[in-house]
Amino acid sequence: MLKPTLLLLLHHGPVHGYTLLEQLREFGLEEMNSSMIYRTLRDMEGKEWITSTWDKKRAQGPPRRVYRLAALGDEVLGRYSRELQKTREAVGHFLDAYSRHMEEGEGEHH
Amino acid sequence: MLKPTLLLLLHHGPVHGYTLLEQLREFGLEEMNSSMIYRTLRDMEGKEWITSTWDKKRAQGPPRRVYRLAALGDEVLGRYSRELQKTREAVGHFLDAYSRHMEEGEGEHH
DNA sequence: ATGACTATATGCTTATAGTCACTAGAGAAA
DNA sequence: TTTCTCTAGTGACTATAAGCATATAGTCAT
Repeated sequence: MLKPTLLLLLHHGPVHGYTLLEQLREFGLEEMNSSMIYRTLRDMEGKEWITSTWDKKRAQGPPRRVYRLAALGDEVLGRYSRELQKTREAVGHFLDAYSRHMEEGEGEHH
Repeated sequence: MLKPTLLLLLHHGPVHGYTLLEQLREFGLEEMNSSMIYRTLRDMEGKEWITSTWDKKRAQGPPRRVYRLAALGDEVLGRYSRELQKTREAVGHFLDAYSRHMEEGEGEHH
């Protein structure tokens, strides 16, 4: 979920890595630690899904990078969402089969 | 999805590996090739989620193993299903956020 | 100057999933 | 007899995700 979510957040507009880290938390990906985020961003930049520039404005802390979605990343985001729709169906299929089976009084295995 | 699905199929009763392979196809996991199934079964047996015995009855082909769900596997199946409920929610959350954002006339990224 | 907080990043390791190629046994069909 | 089909496996490899520790560097308040 990390890459798709980062791409979706970047679709809203350019942001800093640290901000993404916070937004991921709000989004529900709470266990994410910073090492993963920065590595993934570097990785996605290598694939030209996103671009980054240094933020001119001084703020508290070291120079910050601003990440932007690139055209390719926009496309990949679409692919991810279609892929995740299939995932949702597959998981739903499993879960339905599971509860259907369990409700048939088949709670005990053989 | 492979391990949870195998466990669910085994919850219906003991079966041969080859039968599982076919049932997986019906279940939607069509891309699975035999090497994965047998390796995974061996793996789950090592963890004592399942047990296996040789089928006495002769049939076409080499001796067949019959796999059975063990008590531990039954428990693990329950865990998987709870985990997959969370997965479904997470994916749903992403997909909702995605379509909500795209419908706001925000189709173009910045 | 020190410590707290913000911010970016690398190195090492493990787990998991999956691919591709290959071996091989045994009955059925040609 | 040869070949086909069903059935069970192994070995080597690749990709991806994730976890954990650690380094670095700037700004602000005390």
